[in-house]
Amino acid sequence: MTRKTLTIEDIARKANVSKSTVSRVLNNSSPVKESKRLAVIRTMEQLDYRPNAFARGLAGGLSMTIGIVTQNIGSPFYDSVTQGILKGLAGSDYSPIFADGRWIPEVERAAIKTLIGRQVDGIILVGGNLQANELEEVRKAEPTIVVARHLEGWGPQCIAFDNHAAAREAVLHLIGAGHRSIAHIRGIKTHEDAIARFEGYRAALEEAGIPFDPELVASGNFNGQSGVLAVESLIARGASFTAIFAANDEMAFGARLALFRRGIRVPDDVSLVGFDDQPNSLYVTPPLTTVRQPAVAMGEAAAAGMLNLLQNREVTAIDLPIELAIRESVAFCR
Amino acid sequence: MTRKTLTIEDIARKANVSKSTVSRVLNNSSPVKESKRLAVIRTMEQLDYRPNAFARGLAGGLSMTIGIVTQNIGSPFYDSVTQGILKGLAGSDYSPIFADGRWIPEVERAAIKTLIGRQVDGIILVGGNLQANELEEVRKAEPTIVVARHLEGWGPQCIAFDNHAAAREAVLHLIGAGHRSIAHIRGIKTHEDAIARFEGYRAALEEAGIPFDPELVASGNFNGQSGVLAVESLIARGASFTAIFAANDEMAFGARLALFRRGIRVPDDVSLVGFDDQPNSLYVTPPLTTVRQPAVAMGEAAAAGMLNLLQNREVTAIDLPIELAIRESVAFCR
DNA sequence: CGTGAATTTGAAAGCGATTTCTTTTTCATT
DNA sequence: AATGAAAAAGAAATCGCTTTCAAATTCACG
Repeated sequence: MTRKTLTIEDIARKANVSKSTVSRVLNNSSPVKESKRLAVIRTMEQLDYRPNAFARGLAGGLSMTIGIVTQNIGSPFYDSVTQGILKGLAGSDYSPIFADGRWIPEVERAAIKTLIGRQVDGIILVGGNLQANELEEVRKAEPTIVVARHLEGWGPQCIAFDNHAAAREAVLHLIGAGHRSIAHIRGIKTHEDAIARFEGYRAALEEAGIPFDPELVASGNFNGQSGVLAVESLIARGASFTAIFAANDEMAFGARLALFRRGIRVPDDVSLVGFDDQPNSLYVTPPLTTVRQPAVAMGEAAAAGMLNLLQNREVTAIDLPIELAIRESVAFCR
Repeated sequence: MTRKTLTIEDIARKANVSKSTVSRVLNNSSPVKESKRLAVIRTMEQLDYRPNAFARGLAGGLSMTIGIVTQNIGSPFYDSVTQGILKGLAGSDYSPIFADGRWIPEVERAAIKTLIGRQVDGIILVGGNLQANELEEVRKAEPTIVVARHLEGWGPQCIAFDNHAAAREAVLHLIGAGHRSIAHIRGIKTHEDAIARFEGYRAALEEAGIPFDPELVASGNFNGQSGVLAVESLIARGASFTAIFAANDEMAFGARLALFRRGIRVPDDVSLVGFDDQPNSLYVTPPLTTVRQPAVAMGEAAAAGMLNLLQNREVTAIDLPIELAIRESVAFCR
């Protein structure tokens, strides 16, 4: 460790001013005579000085850090949201710091505490399943934004997609194409998004006067393999359907593969609709009709909202329109 | 801001000991009588005390933070590597902090400086294109690990995949299936991985005594759309081929779509091989034969290596075997 | 019991900034 | 030129924790 740390004192000495003055030009906190300011700036550049963020944080109270609590690294949708946050923060002076909650309340709680210990100036929660009242505490202590999860009463501090309405829309699209036997591949049973999408599916059926048939619902867990299995089980139980609505794209891909294996054509024999519009859905064959969930934009909105919160600016609600990416995996029912 | 910060002093007072003692039980830095230790621990729990990480960092020198320099958030491969790092760090007491380089040397340099200013205890670079000598500087100043990029002389501090050999292997597989007219969809021209894969492709051809035909090489930029375009241009120029080796899976997906549009069957008419083995390649139709690049494992290895570095432990080299995920997108050449 | 060594504890000095409070300069104005 | 107000610069306190160093306990053994 030969790294002799360059401190504000070194700069001050070399520029013939006091620490205070250096600090002032560093933060633009109060006027400094132009000549000195220049001298300081030049010295800093010359010595390639980087102020110690810890010392600043300790003294000033601001860490210029934003904590991000993720839940399941590896899921395309949540990853995209996270990427959006990173993107949205990229221009600012804030650095993102991560802690993973793994969808386990215990772990999520610890993650939040770690971040608070690190003096983050704000916290962005990506999904998660901590109780609402618990989050209320966090929100009280720290500027907080929740994204990809619906929370009552959070207003613009919660950026969520209307899963129920979107699922309904998707199924209505299928119904509009003449389908009446529509199977559904559910997501994780306890996951609120999965529940909302399932309810949306039922709502659409009901609206169209199609009786709900539990035999047409297969359970999955949001990943590709479970989509394969779902279709297998649907077929095994002798269900007959002309369309499938999967609770996310990954399961739709799995379903598509299972159909392919059976020689069932998409969309000629069975139509398929997914949910998320992850980048790949444009390139599968046939390109997948799916609910466009603007994951990256949601993340960016969360970042922007946080930046606003931190400057006591108004946080404006963002509109997340429900939109179907209509492609080629849906055909009219013969 | 009513959040009255709880300090070590509060704990000390309440537990009837000195700050020093509290610090000692906090860090286990020197023995403390059991009765006091318990009293301190209880008080900390009772008050839900979180030590201020900044103060610790300032005083102790260690930030317990690891800086991660990413390059292009949004690319499945690099994202997987990043996820691996996050995973590998999850158990430890270190928190990951991010800065994005966007493949722009200027920005990457700034990202590294930001991280150093934040007193990170180590830096993990995911890809990147800063000059080797510049990185050497970083490595001198800070424990550094580079992943997903080959750097001469870095030994186990560099976790990279042999792109050349893997590409060669992939093309040899195609040749083994009887193909002699093998097209290649390149990645970004200046990207060293793209170059290595292209060279590997050429090497395989040469080995098999197949003359290299520049007409069979189409350029792409690693994303899906460019795969579509590449196939279009190949066809437009009247190239004839029975197989395609794409420099990554995304382009392979795009190529597969373009072929689908033209009614060209995979693998019956044209065989297809990708590179990366991203999760989705298992669920496209037909499942894609591709080079298995253990992205997540590479990230985990980087994290593990960093943790070792930080404890002055031996950093063991990790073996990244070249392996083909053989699936159904390749058929024997008729 | 007494004594020196070993073990625990506490007091105080930093760590590298920010910020308040003075002191010194600078500048109008009379 | 003299004077007071405004502006700029510096000194010193502070942020919350670690760590060195010295003081206080505890302990073992003669």
